[in-house]
Amino acid sequence: MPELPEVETIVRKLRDGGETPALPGMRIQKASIRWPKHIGAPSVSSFRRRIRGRVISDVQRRGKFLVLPLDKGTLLIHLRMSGDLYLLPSELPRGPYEHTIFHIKPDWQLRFSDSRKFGRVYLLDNPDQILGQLGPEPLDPSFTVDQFAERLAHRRRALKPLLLDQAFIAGLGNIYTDEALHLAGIHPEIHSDTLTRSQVQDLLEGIRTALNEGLRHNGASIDWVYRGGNYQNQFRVYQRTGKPCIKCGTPIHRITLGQRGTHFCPTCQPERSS
DNA sequence: CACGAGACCTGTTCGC
DNA sequence: TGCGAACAGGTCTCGT
Repeated sequence: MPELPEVETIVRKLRDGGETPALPGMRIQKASIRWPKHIGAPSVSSFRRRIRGRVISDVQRRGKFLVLPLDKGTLLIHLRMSGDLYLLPSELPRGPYEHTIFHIKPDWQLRFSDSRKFGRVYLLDNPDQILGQLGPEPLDPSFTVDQFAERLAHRRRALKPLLLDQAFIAGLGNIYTDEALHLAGIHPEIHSDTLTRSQVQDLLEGIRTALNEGLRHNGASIDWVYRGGNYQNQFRVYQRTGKPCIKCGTPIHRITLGQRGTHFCPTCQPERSS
């Protein structure tokens, strides 16, 4: 479930609280780790030792990473394909996929559920070591069309895989990339260095529209994994293979691009302009 | 540098 | 009904 809007939704819930207490200010007593590969760094034993007693000072997001600055060090959590992160009362039984659990204060637990076990947790003195490799935040107002055009022009790749590259731009995943390209009316195989200025502008607007729509609906919940958001009911192309394009009625196509299912409207997103 | 294939894992859905 | 194949929101590594 984790692209930018889903991660941001989780961040806001944990940071601000509501049904559960807000996370900032809470102290981690210890971590239970039943799937050691969840810990990307440092070693599991060192992680266990260093996480004890840390106070969470904030909950933030960078790209698809949850960023939890502590009184000493920073916790980074990446949900990858099937991860979810939530606060539950300690007395509730542990779910089958809650492989990593942070014991908080007296009776709360921050649980990292991850059926596919692709997720990763890092405890770092310098989080920039990882976050520094990420591209710009698409929703950051200081990221301009000019800058985007510049980055696109310096690459020579099909747009779809390029937009999925977190070092190129951070936070987009398979859903929002397909939705953004449809909003922009651009074919996913168009190469980044051939876009016109107006297409670059359309693309950035498409990206921002898709992400903001996702945020407004608290993210997308597909299949069995993530519950909460509603954006899946607004999809224009994603997982709508064969169904009519909501703009022109043409059946949506599905191809594989960069090993990812890619959905688009062959009419609204022509392979070559003119 | 770009690209494809294979890994990493588990669960659900599809096709015969 | 049963069983294997295909597919899934992500990313890394290796070979060409």
